[in-house]
This record gives sequence, C-alpha cells and structure tokens, in this order.
Amino acid sequence: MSMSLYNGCQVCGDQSSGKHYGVSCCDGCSCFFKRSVRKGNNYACIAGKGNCVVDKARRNWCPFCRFQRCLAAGMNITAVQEERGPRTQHQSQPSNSNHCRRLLLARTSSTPSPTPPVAGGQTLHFQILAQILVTCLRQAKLNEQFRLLERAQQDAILQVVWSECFILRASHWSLDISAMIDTCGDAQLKWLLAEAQQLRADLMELNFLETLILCRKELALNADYAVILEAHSNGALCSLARYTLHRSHWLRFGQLLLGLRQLCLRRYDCALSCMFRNVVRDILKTL
Amino acid sequence: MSMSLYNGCQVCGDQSSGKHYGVSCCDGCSCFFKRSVRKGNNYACIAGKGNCVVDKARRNWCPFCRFQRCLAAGMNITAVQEERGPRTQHQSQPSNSNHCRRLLLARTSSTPSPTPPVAGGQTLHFQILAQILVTCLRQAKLNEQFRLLERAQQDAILQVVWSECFILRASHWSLDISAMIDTCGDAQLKWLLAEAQQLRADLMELNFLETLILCRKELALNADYAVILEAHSNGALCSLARYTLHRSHWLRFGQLLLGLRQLCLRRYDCALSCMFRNVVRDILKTL
DNA sequence: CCCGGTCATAGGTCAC
DNA sequence: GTGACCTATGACCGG
Ligand SMILES: [Zn+2]
Ligand SMILES: [Zn+2]
Ligand SMILES: [Zn+2]
Ligand SMILES: [Zn+2]
Repeated sequence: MSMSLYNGCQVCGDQSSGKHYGVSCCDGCSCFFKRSVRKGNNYACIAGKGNCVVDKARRNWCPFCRFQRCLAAGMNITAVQEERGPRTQHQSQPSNSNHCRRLLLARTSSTPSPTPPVAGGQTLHFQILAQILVTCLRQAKLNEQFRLLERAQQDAILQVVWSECFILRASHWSLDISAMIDTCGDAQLKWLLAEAQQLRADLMELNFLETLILCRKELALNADYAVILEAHSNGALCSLARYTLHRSHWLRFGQLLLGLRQLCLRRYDCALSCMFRNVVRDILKTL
Repeated sequence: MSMSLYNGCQVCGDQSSGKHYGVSCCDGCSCFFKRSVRKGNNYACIAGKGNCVVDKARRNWCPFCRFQRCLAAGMNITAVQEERGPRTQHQSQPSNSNHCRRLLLARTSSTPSPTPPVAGGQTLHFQILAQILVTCLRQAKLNEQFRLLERAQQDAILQVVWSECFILRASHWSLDISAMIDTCGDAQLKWLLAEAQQLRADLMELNFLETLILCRKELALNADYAVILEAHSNGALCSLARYTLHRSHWLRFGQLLLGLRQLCLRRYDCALSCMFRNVVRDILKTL
C-alpha cells in the first residue's frame, strides 16, 4: 500500500518517476497531462459514463477518464507552463529566465559580483526594470496594512499580484520608461502603463489602491487571514471613499476602482511576465 | 545483404519503415502482426505444409506462414498493446475547435438537426455550458447601453469579455452547474463562480455590473467610441452608486466594483477558456 | 528535482 | 483484410 503511494503513479499505478505538477506520477501521465492542458483537454468519455478503468494497461483507452484521474489526483493545471519554441541553439534569446536570474542574483546579492560579461541595451534595460520591480515590492512590504501580515502570507500574495504593484507604481515613476519597454518589445505593457497614468492618482489614492491590490481575501492562506484581509480591504475602501468624496466626486471613487481591473496582465506571454515571473520568488527571498 | 538487414522488412523483404515490435519491418507486416495477435491468430496454412513463400508479392497468400515468419524474425507478442478507444475526432484538420464548432452549429442552427452521433458525458455538459454561454451573450446584446453600439464594436468587446459575462450571469443561474464543471475538470472555474456568488448581487446590480464589463473604453475601436464607452461606464457607475447607497451602504458599492476584478480569468488554459475561446467568434456570428 | 522538448514507435483510419 | 499515412505516447535528455 505504502509502496504504491510513494513509488506508484497516483493516476495509473505504473512506476512513478517523481512529482509532476504536484503529484507523484509516471512519465506517461505527466506528459499526457501537459499535452492535454496545452491542447485544450477536448475529450469525451469513450464509454460515455466517465468511469473507465485507468491502470497501466488501459490508461490509453479513454483520455477523458485519464484526465479526470489526473485532476482527481490533484495535478495542478496552472503548473503547466506556456509552450516554448523548439529547442534552438542557445545564446539566441537573452530574455531567457536563467539569464535574467543570473543578472538578478548578481544585482541583489550582497556579495560584490564581478561585472557581468554580457552587455547590451536589453540587459541594461532589464536591470533597470528589475530595480523598479524590487523597489515596488519593497514599498509593498512597507504598506501600512500589508506589513502586519506574516511573511508566508505576504509572499503568497506578492507572487500573484507583483505585476499589478509594478504597473501601479511604475506609472508614477518620473523616469520615462517607455523607451526601455520598447526595447523589450512589449506593446501591451506600454499600453497598461499609459492606462494607469490616465488614472492620475495622487500619492494618497495610490496607497489606498495598493492596499486593495495587496489585501485580496481570495489569496488568503486560511480562513482567519480571509477575515483579516477583508477587513483591511474594507478599511481601504472606506479611506479611499472619504478621501475622494472630500476632494472631488464619488464618480472618481468608482473610476479608480474600475481602474484596478486594468492592472491585471491579460496574457502571460507579455514581456514583463516572461522576464520576471520566474524570478519573483528569488527577489522575494532577498527582501 | 546489409541493405536487406537495415532497410528491408525482415519478414517479407519490402521496404522497412523502422522497427516494430522489436524487428525492422514494413508497415504491412507490422499492422498484420498487431491484428493477428489481437484477434487470436487462428490461421491455418493454405497449402497445408507450412512452408509458403513470404515475399512482397506473395505475403498475403498465406496468413499462417506470414505470421510464422513474423515470429521467426523475433517479433515480440507482448509489445502489442491493449486496444485504445476510437478517436473521437478525425477529418483532415483535427483542430480541437472543430468538434466544438460542429456541436455548436448543430445546436444554434435554426434548422432542425439530426441527433448528434457523438455521445458522452462531456459532450452533454459542453452543450449545456455552450447554451449558457449563448444565453449570456444574447443577454449582453440586449444590455441597455451596449445594444446602442454598432455590431463590429460589440463583437470586438465580446471577444474579450465573454468569459466575464459568462461567470457573472452563470453565478446567478438557479441550476447548479458545479457538477458539470467537475466533469469538465476545472477547479478554477468552480472557484470563480463561488466567488461571484458571494457578491450576492441582485438583478439590478447585476445589470449595472454587466454594463461596466461591456463598456470598457480600452476596448474601443476608435477615439469616438472611447468617449461613448466611457460615458456609458460613468452612467452605470452613477446608477449603481445611487442604487446601492439607497438600499445599503456605499461600502457595498466599492465591494461590488472590486468584485469585477475576480471575474477575469487569470489563465488561458482553464477549462472554460479552452472550451470556448476558439468558438466565441462563431457564436457571435449566429447572434 | 522537476520543468521543458524530442523522436522512435506505439496507436488508429479509411480508400482500396 | 490490407497498408499508406497520420496522430499519440512515453522513455529519455538538457537546463
Ligand atoms: Zn501513470
Ligand atoms: Zn471514459
Ligand atoms: Zn513486410
Ligand atoms: Zn502457408
């Protein structure tokens, strides 16, 4: 029993080759899950009942039921990454996450590192963007409500909302970063920043919006935190409402809240996401 | 000699297409071996002597002797796998959306269509979810502000926000669709619906929120539409504010607006997105 | 260790 | 029943 639990594929019972997408399973089921998620899982049960046997010999009989077993075993759809291009001769893509990671570690490490051998406009711009990101995350950690949370909860939230914090804060940067975004080749990011700038939020409003981004109760690690986060969120709503009603019209209150929608990155393949999604965890460790 | 060994079928001498069941052989002998093993190999020698010639021209004369040659060449019976289920989609272009497209067209066509030959739990649930989606899109097109836009602008917007409309409306569906979402295997979608239900928006609020989803000025086709959409959006904000302030507290106004954030699908590979993103355009054509 | 991609070789299909 | 032709699978390897 314990053998099958620890050495067996949780989907089909074949020999496991380690954890894949959060579940101990075999190469076949791992690969099948990846392909299914990428291609859209457009299966129908062969038998029509959704209860086909899924074992080593019969796992290929019904892809639908096999995929159901994958999900039942707890395999995580979000752990399947975007399809990468065909494996080409390396060195052609400097925006590779490993390259970024090395640059970042060199930058955030406390030990003095030798000057990076790689040079070029993109590397420089990446470093500047990374510095802005680090600054944004530091500011988030200083947020009046957010700072009260324990670190594990903070990190869990920031790993989701880091890009929203980035865009919100970066839209206030005095430095015009359009040029370096152009170099990174991301029209969407540029557009997001322009939209955020149109909100013309002042510093007070900015802080309230940041709290609303950081204190989303859906990202709570447990029920207690859900209550705490909702209280923080409601508090920020109250403060923002008072502030905007006092200075202008409550229509502005609504417009600012609607503006939060636009901070979400719609696609994972925009340059910002590609550059940083794999290194945010590393940055958080250094803060 | 070496030619026949490396490029020739070890059974009949025809051109080999690679190794099959452990032996370099042609497609014909490979397929013949598979069928023979699956069906039990109950042949008898035509000539009765078991020494018929097996070459490219005469390999179909005596199945018994052909199978003997397969075994003599070393083909491995245990390498023949369990039969797999029939492939649900064939045709020349098995793009995953073709199946959905056919189902949809059958469903939305005004002409009475014969009962679809394909059956299965997922197919049924797909049809129900598709019906809900079609209904949501129809309702969107009846929206008091949105209906005033020209069709091209409507379609451009709906191609982006269809999933938000779906989740908002579906969260109000009396039918419990959790079960069929389970079958489609999407925990995220289920969670999004649960979150939307927690908003407990009434029908009036729902309509205002829908307008805010449908009239996003970022999706304007040109500058004129941007002005129009913003005006609609501001109008909906005013109406919603008045309505909520009258019935409860303006905190509720803020909470409803924050709730709009959650309707965005965070990933493109959730089941809802996978199922429908390629067919939304087709649905829109039929409305 | 666990992502990714690769490709030899399983599978099924359908005109013949 | 056959086999030319296609897709799907999973053992294997790089990062
Ligand atoms: Zn398995
Ligand atoms: Zn099945
Ligand atoms: Zn042959
Ligand atoms: Zn014979």
